[in-house]
Amino acid sequence: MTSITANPSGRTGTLECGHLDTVAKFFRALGDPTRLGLLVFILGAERTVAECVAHAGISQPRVSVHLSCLVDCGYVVARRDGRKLRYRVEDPRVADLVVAAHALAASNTEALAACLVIDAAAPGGGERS
Amino acid sequence: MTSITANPSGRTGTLECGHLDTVAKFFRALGDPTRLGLLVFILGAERTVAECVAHAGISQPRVSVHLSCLVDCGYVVARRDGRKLRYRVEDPRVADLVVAAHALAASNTEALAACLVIDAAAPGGGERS
DNA sequence: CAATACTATTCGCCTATGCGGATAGTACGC
DNA sequence: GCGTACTATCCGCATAGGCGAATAGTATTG
Repeated sequence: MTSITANPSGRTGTLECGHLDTVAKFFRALGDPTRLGLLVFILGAERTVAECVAHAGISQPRVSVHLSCLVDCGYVVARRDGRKLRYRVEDPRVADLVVAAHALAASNTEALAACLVIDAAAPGGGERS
Repeated sequence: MTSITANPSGRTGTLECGHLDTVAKFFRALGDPTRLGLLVFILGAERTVAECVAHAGISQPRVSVHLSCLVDCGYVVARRDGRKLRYRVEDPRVADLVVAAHALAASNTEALAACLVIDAAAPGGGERS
């Protein structure tokens, strides 16, 4: 029984083996700079896809895919407003998670940069010409 | 100025654009089921590489790489004990982060499973024959 | 219902990165 | 200093998944 006990919010958390894949997938969603950037952008305020496209600087289809991913993973929710879809973060724990990760990462920036197992550059390559 | 304000621990966190890559990389480290499993394993108690190998069920060289990654990212620290190296988690915030993510992921397991942008299966393929 | 404005899907391409297997260090015990 | 136990690095391979471009929906307005 793999279980860790920590009480950041007064509860005891238990990590079962079966959930490992799911949680890893969850983390993976934020492992892409573009998606993380979008999430933070949406954390700031409710945004339409068009606004996200302008912010992210990549093609609209790509942004659409990233937003779908964030929705599926439960980070954001979509709401139709006239012709537009507006995305926003509902669960306050999302902001907490991002802030917590940022704080941890900040206290270890140098070593992180040295980690070669994971490339700091945007994953997925692309950038054809 | 991309900044989010959340006070999980009474502090205000600010995410600057320049840190996006770093934080994404940080998340990415936990985006692999094997690494996440190892981290949780080490969260339970201080472990040697050999123990981790037995736990992870993959080759020792692979485990070694994963552990280096976790060290670089600041999740765990290594300590030499005779011939062995013992890895452990020092920063309590690591457990908090993992527990928080687990809680969030748990409340959205179904949708997560439906997310096709990120494959739930172990990333990196391998599994040659 | 037709036109239009937004958003989502499909496709081929390319890189990051996980895996095993072979090999190279490294630190202790003797 | 040599052998041994532990751990880390190098290699080629295979796949996840990011990207742009083209295309296909889907609501809303008239």
